[in-house]
Amino acid sequence: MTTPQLTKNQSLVFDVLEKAEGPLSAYTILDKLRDHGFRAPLQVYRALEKLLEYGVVHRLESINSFVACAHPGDDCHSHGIVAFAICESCGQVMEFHDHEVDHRLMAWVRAQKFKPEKTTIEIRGLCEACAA
Amino acid sequence: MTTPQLTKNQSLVFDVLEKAEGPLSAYTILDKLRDHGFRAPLQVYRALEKLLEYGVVHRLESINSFVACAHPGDDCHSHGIVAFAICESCGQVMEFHDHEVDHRLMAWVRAQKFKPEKTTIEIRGLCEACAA
DNA sequence: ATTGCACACGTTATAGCATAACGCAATTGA
DNA sequence: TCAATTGCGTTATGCTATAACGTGTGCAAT
Ligand SMILES: [Zn+2]
Ligand SMILES: [Zn+2]
Ligand SMILES: [Zn+2]
Ligand SMILES: [Zn+2]
Repeated sequence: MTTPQLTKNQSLVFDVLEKAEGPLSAYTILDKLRDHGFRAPLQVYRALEKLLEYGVVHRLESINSFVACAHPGDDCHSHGIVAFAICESCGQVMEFHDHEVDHRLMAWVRAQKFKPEKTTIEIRGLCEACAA
Repeated sequence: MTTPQLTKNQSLVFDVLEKAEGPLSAYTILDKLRDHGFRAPLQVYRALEKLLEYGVVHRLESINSFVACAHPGDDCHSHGIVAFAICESCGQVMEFHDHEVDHRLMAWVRAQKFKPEKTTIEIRGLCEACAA
Protein backbone atom coordinates (compact mmCIF):
# COMPACT_ATOMS: atom_id res chain seq x y z
CA MET A 1 0.00 0.00 0.00
CA THR A 2 1.57 3.25 -1.14
CA THR A 3 0.76 6.23 1.04
CA PRO A 4 -0.92 9.13 -0.73
CA GLN A 5 -0.61 12.71 0.38
CA LEU A 6 -2.28 13.05 3.74
CA THR A 7 -5.16 15.45 4.20
CA LYS A 8 -5.04 18.12 6.87
CA ASN A 9 -6.90 16.07 9.46
CA GLN A 10 -4.94 12.94 8.67
CA SER A 11 -1.67 14.84 9.08
CA LEU A 12 -2.75 16.32 12.38
CA VAL A 13 -3.71 12.93 13.79
CA PHE A 14 -0.58 11.27 12.47
CA ASP A 15 1.67 13.98 13.92
CA VAL A 16 0.10 13.56 17.33
CA LEU A 17 0.72 9.82 17.21
CA GLU A 18 4.27 10.18 15.97
CA LYS A 19 5.20 12.60 18.73
CA ALA A 20 3.53 10.56 21.44
CA GLU A 21 5.60 8.40 23.77
CA GLY A 22 3.14 5.55 23.54
CA PRO A 23 -0.22 4.52 22.18
CA LEU A 24 -3.13 6.94 22.39
CA SER A 25 -6.87 6.40 22.46
CA ALA A 26 -9.01 8.15 19.87
CA TYR A 27 -10.46 10.41 22.54
CA THR A 28 -7.02 11.35 23.83
CA ILE A 29 -6.07 12.32 20.29
CA LEU A 30 -9.25 14.35 20.07
CA ASP A 31 -8.36 16.27 23.21
CA LYS A 32 -4.90 17.00 21.88
CA LEU A 33 -6.37 18.43 18.70
CA ARG A 34 -9.11 20.64 20.10
CA ASP A 35 -6.82 23.63 19.69
CA HIS A 36 -6.62 22.78 16.01
CA GLY A 37 -10.35 22.81 15.53
CA PHE A 38 -11.25 19.23 16.27
CA ARG A 39 -14.65 18.99 17.92
CA ALA A 40 -15.99 15.47 17.42
CA PRO A 41 -14.73 11.87 17.67
CA LEU A 42 -15.56 11.19 14.05
CA GLN A 43 -12.91 13.61 12.90
CA VAL A 44 -10.36 11.41 14.64
CA TYR A 45 -11.85 8.07 13.67
CA ARG A 46 -12.13 9.00 10.03
CA ALA A 47 -8.50 10.07 9.91
CA LEU A 48 -7.43 6.92 11.76
CA GLU A 49 -9.36 4.75 9.32
CA LYS A 50 -7.26 6.08 6.45
CA LEU A 51 -3.99 5.98 8.35
CA LEU A 52 -4.64 2.34 9.24
CA GLU A 53 -5.45 1.62 5.62
CA TYR A 54 -2.16 3.20 4.52
CA GLY A 55 -0.34 1.15 7.14
CA VAL A 56 1.33 4.09 8.84
CA VAL A 57 -0.63 3.57 12.06
CA HIS A 58 -1.48 0.42 13.97
CA ARG A 59 -4.42 -0.32 16.18
CA LEU A 60 -3.74 -2.11 19.46
CA GLU A 61 -6.88 -4.17 19.93
CA SER A 62 -6.23 -5.15 23.51
CA ILE A 63 -6.06 -1.57 24.77
CA ASN A 64 -8.29 0.26 22.28
CA SER A 65 -5.46 2.52 21.27
CA PHE A 66 -3.44 3.58 18.27
CA VAL A 67 0.25 3.94 17.62
CA ALA A 68 2.39 5.21 14.75
CA CYS A 69 4.19 2.48 12.86
CA ALA A 70 7.70 1.98 14.22
CA HIS A 71 9.03 0.66 10.92
CA PRO A 72 7.89 3.06 8.25
CA GLY A 73 9.03 1.97 4.82
CA ASP A 74 9.94 -1.46 6.06
CA ASP A 75 8.58 -4.06 3.69
CA CYS A 76 7.99 -6.54 6.47
CA HIS A 77 4.45 -5.25 6.80
CA SER A 78 3.65 -6.50 3.33
CA HIS A 79 4.78 -10.05 3.90
CA GLY A 80 4.55 -10.61 7.61
CA ILE A 81 2.48 -10.30 10.71
CA VAL A 82 3.34 -7.51 13.08
CA ALA A 83 3.50 -8.18 16.80
CA PHE A 84 3.53 -5.81 19.73
CA ALA A 85 4.82 -5.90 23.27
CA ILE A 86 2.97 -3.42 25.43
CA CYS A 87 4.16 -2.35 28.86
CA GLU A 88 1.18 -2.07 31.16
CA SER A 89 3.11 0.20 33.49
CA CYS A 90 4.71 2.87 31.31
CA GLY A 91 2.74 2.31 28.12
CA GLN A 92 5.78 1.81 25.96
CA VAL A 93 5.17 -0.28 22.85
CA MET A 94 7.70 -2.40 20.97
CA GLU A 95 6.79 -3.45 17.46
CA PHE A 96 8.42 -6.50 15.93
CA HIS A 97 7.86 -9.35 13.57
CA ASP A 98 9.03 -12.92 13.38
CA HIS A 99 8.88 -14.84 10.15
CA GLU A 100 8.76 -18.17 11.89
CA VAL A 101 5.68 -17.10 13.85
CA ASP A 102 4.09 -15.94 10.61
CA HIS A 103 4.88 -19.23 8.93
CA ARG A 104 3.49 -21.33 11.73
CA LEU A 105 0.26 -19.37 11.97
CA MET A 106 -0.21 -19.30 8.22
CA ALA A 107 0.51 -23.03 8.01
CA TRP A 108 -2.21 -23.61 10.54
CA VAL A 109 -4.79 -21.50 8.77
CA ARG A 110 -3.91 -23.10 5.45
CA ALA A 111 -4.48 -26.54 6.94
CA GLN A 112 -7.89 -25.38 8.16
CA LYS A 113 -8.67 -23.72 4.85
CA PHE A 114 -9.25 -20.56 6.86
CA LYS A 115 -8.76 -17.35 4.93
CA PRO A 116 -7.00 -14.79 7.16
CA GLU A 117 -7.68 -11.09 6.75
CA LYS A 118 -6.16 -9.46 9.81
CA THR A 119 -4.00 -10.94 12.53
CA THR A 120 -3.39 -9.54 15.98
CA ILE A 121 -0.47 -10.48 18.20
CA GLU A 122 -0.16 -8.44 21.37
CA ILE A 123 1.90 -9.27 24.42
CA ARG A 124 1.05 -7.26 27.50
CA GLY A 125 3.36 -7.19 30.45
CA LEU A 126 6.21 -5.17 31.88
CA CYS A 127 9.15 -3.73 30.00
CA GLU A 128 12.65 -4.20 31.31
CA ALA A 129 12.70 -0.85 33.10
CA CYS A 130 9.31 -1.32 34.75
CA ALA A 131 9.90 -4.96 35.75
CA ALA A 132 12.98 -4.08 37.75
CA MET B 1 -5.73 -22.90 38.16
CA THR B 2 -8.22 -25.30 39.63
CA THR B 3 -11.84 -24.30 39.12
CA PRO B 4 -13.86 -23.91 42.31
CA GLN B 5 -17.58 -24.45 42.49
CA LEU B 6 -19.26 -21.78 40.42
CA THR B 7 -21.75 -19.43 41.99
CA LYS B 8 -25.23 -19.08 40.60
CA ASN B 9 -24.42 -16.09 38.43
CA GLN B 10 -21.17 -17.60 37.24
CA SER B 11 -22.97 -20.79 36.25
CA LEU B 12 -25.65 -18.90 34.37
CA VAL B 13 -23.11 -16.91 32.38
CA PHE B 14 -20.98 -19.96 31.69
CA ASP B 15 -23.96 -21.99 30.50
CA VAL B 16 -24.95 -19.26 28.07
CA LEU B 17 -21.44 -19.19 26.63
CA GLU B 18 -21.18 -22.96 26.42
CA LYS B 19 -24.45 -23.28 24.54
CA ALA B 20 -23.68 -20.42 22.19
CA GLU B 21 -22.56 -21.09 18.63
CA GLY B 22 -19.90 -18.41 18.81
CA PRO B 23 -18.54 -15.61 20.94
CA LEU B 24 -20.95 -13.31 22.75
CA SER B 25 -20.61 -9.76 24.00
CA ALA B 26 -21.28 -9.03 27.66
CA TYR B 27 -24.45 -7.20 26.75
CA THR B 28 -25.71 -10.07 24.61
CA ILE B 29 -25.18 -12.35 27.58
CA LEU B 30 -27.07 -9.87 29.74
CA ASP B 31 -30.03 -9.95 27.37
CA LYS B 32 -30.08 -13.73 27.38
CA LEU B 33 -30.18 -13.76 31.17
CA ARG B 34 -32.85 -11.14 31.82
CA ASP B 35 -35.37 -13.93 32.32
CA HIS B 36 -33.15 -15.28 35.06
CA GLY B 37 -33.14 -12.00 36.93
CA PHE B 38 -30.14 -10.27 35.44
CA ARG B 39 -30.68 -6.53 35.30
CA ALA B 40 -27.27 -4.83 35.05
CA PRO B 41 -24.02 -5.24 33.09
CA LEU B 42 -22.01 -5.66 36.27
CA GLN B 43 -23.71 -8.92 37.02
CA VAL B 44 -22.28 -10.23 33.76
CA TYR B 45 -18.87 -8.60 34.02
CA ARG B 46 -18.32 -9.81 37.56
CA ALA B 47 -19.12 -13.37 36.58
CA LEU B 48 -16.92 -13.12 33.50
CA GLU B 49 -14.04 -11.82 35.58
CA LYS B 50 -14.06 -14.99 37.64
CA LEU B 51 -14.61 -17.30 34.69
CA LEU B 52 -11.64 -15.73 32.93
CA GLU B 53 -9.58 -16.13 36.08
CA TYR B 54 -10.50 -19.82 36.26
CA GLY B 55 -9.56 -20.20 32.61
CA VAL B 56 -12.88 -21.66 31.51
CA VAL B 57 -13.74 -18.64 29.38
CA HIS B 58 -11.61 -16.61 26.99
CA ARG B 59 -11.91 -12.98 26.02
CA LEU B 60 -11.52 -12.13 22.35
CA GLU B 61 -9.92 -8.71 22.46
CA SER B 62 -10.40 -7.86 18.83
CA ILE B 63 -14.16 -8.24 18.94
CA ASN B 64 -14.93 -7.41 22.57
CA SER B 65 -16.53 -10.75 23.11
CA PHE B 66 -16.25 -13.86 25.24
CA VAL B 67 -16.22 -17.55 24.44
CA ALA B 68 -16.19 -20.77 26.46
CA CYS B 69 -12.87 -22.57 26.38
CA ALA B 70 -12.83 -25.22 23.68
CA HIS B 71 -10.29 -27.37 25.50
CA PRO B 72 -11.48 -27.68 29.07
CA GLY B 73 -9.08 -29.70 31.15
CA ASP B 74 -6.38 -29.49 28.54
CA ASP B 75 -3.11 -28.62 30.18
CA CYS B 76 -1.94 -26.63 27.17
CA HIS B 77 -3.37 -23.51 28.76
CA SER B 78 -0.88 -23.76 31.56
CA HIS B 79 2.21 -23.94 29.40
CA GLY B 80 1.25 -22.29 26.14
CA ILE B 81 -0.34 -19.39 24.44
CA VAL B 82 -3.81 -19.87 23.07
CA ALA B 83 -4.65 -18.59 19.60
CA PHE B 84 -7.98 -18.01 17.93
CA ALA B 85 -9.25 -17.94 14.39
CA ILE B 86 -12.45 -15.94 14.16
CA CYS B 87 -14.72 -16.03 11.14
CA GLU B 88 -16.00 -12.53 10.46
CA SER B 89 -18.93 -13.90 8.51
CA CYS B 90 -20.47 -16.64 10.67
CA GLY B 91 -18.76 -15.84 13.96
CA GLN B 92 -17.36 -19.32 14.42
CA VAL B 93 -14.23 -19.47 16.57
CA MET B 94 -11.46 -22.05 16.41
CA GLU B 95 -9.14 -22.26 19.40
CA PHE B 96 -5.70 -23.70 18.98
CA HIS B 97 -2.15 -23.50 20.21
CA ASP B 98 1.25 -23.96 18.67
CA HIS B 99 4.27 -24.59 20.80
CA GLU B 100 6.65 -23.27 18.20
CA VAL B 101 4.78 -19.95 18.10
CA ASP B 102 4.91 -19.82 21.88
CA HIS B 103 8.58 -20.59 21.84
CA ARG B 104 9.43 -17.91 19.29
CA LEU B 105 7.43 -15.22 21.05
CA MET B 106 8.84 -16.11 24.45
CA ALA B 107 12.36 -16.15 23.02
CA TRP B 108 11.80 -12.65 21.73
CA VAL B 109 10.48 -11.31 25.02
CA ARG B 110 13.30 -12.97 26.91
CA ALA B 111 15.83 -11.27 24.67
CA GLN B 112 14.17 -7.93 25.40
CA LYS B 113 13.92 -8.69 29.10
CA PHE B 114 10.22 -8.04 28.71
CA LYS B 115 8.04 -9.77 31.30
CA PRO B 116 4.87 -11.07 29.62
CA GLU B 117 1.62 -11.29 31.54
CA LYS B 118 -1.03 -11.93 28.91
CA THR B 119 -0.67 -12.67 25.23
CA THR B 120 -3.32 -12.29 22.55
CA ILE B 121 -3.23 -14.03 19.18
CA GLU B 122 -6.34 -13.57 17.09
CA ILE B 123 -6.71 -14.24 13.38
CA ARG B 124 -9.81 -12.73 11.82
CA GLY B 125 -10.94 -13.82 8.41
CA LEU B 126 -13.27 -16.32 6.78
CA CYS B 127 -13.74 -19.95 7.72
CA GLU B 128 -13.70 -22.61 5.04
CA ALA B 129 -17.49 -22.65 4.68
CA CYS B 130 -17.82 -18.87 4.46
CA ALA B 131 -14.88 -18.39 2.11
CA ALA B 132 -16.35 -20.70 -0.51
C1' DA C 1 -21.78 -15.13 71.10
C1' DT C 2 -19.68 -11.29 69.03
C1' DT C 3 -16.65 -9.27 66.13
C1' DG C 4 -14.22 -8.85 61.96
C1' DC C 5 -13.37 -10.18 57.43
C1' DA C 6 -14.00 -11.92 52.72
C1' DC C 7 -16.96 -12.54 49.14
C1' DA C 8 -20.89 -12.52 46.19
C1' DC C 9 -24.56 -9.79 44.91
C1' DG C 10 -27.82 -5.76 43.50
C1' DT C 11 -28.41 -1.00 42.01
C1' DT C 12 -27.46 3.49 40.17
C1' DA C 13 -24.65 6.33 37.89
C1' DT C 14 -20.90 7.40 35.04
C1' DA C 15 -16.93 6.85 32.05
C1' DG C 16 -14.90 5.40 27.76
C1' DC C 17 -15.09 3.70 22.92
C1' DA C 18 -17.24 3.77 18.27
C1' DT C 19 -20.58 4.58 14.56
C1' DA C 20 -25.15 6.12 12.13
C1' DA C 21 -27.16 9.58 9.57
C1' DC C 22 -27.52 13.98 7.67
C1' DG C 23 -25.80 17.73 4.87
C1' DC C 24 -22.17 20.58 2.60
C1' DA C 25 -18.05 21.59 -0.21
C1' DA C 26 -14.20 20.49 -3.20
C1' DT C 27 -12.30 17.43 -6.74
C1' DT C 28 -12.32 14.64 -10.60
C1' DG C 29 -13.41 12.62 -14.78
C1' DA C 30 -16.82 11.62 -18.46
C1' DT D 1 -22.15 20.38 -17.37
C1' DC D 2 -23.20 16.47 -14.81
C1' DA D 3 -22.33 12.63 -11.89
C1' DA D 4 -19.45 10.28 -8.79
C1' DT D 5 -16.12 10.38 -5.17
C1' DT D 6 -13.99 12.00 -1.25
C1' DG D 7 -13.25 14.70 2.77
C1' DC D 8 -15.30 17.32 6.25
C1' DG D 9 -18.49 19.06 10.17
C1' DT D 10 -22.31 18.25 13.31
C1' DT D 11 -25.70 15.91 16.07
C1' DA D 12 -27.26 12.08 17.95
C1' DT D 13 -26.97 7.50 19.33
C1' DG D 14 -25.27 2.95 20.52
C1' DC D 15 -22.00 -0.21 22.54
C1' DT D 16 -18.50 -1.47 26.08
C1' DA D 17 -16.82 -1.23 30.79
C1' DT D 18 -16.22 0.38 35.50
C1' DA D 19 -16.91 3.40 39.93
C1' DA D 20 -19.18 3.78 44.07
C1' DC D 21 -22.39 2.52 47.43
C1' DG D 22 -24.90 -0.61 50.15
C1' DT D 23 -26.74 -5.45 51.49
C1' DG D 24 -26.46 -10.05 53.05
C1' DT D 25 -24.13 -14.37 54.06
C1' DG D 26 -20.71 -17.54 55.68
C1' DC D 27 -16.78 -18.31 58.39
C1' DA D 28 -13.02 -17.79 61.40
C1' DA D 29 -10.58 -15.65 65.60
C1' DT D 30 -11.34 -13.74 69.89
ZN1 LIG E 1 4.43 -1.04 11.69
ZN1 LIG F 1 7.44 -0.01 31.13
ZN1 LIG G 1 -9.16 -22.53 26.06
ZN1 LIG H 1 -17.65 -18.66 8.73
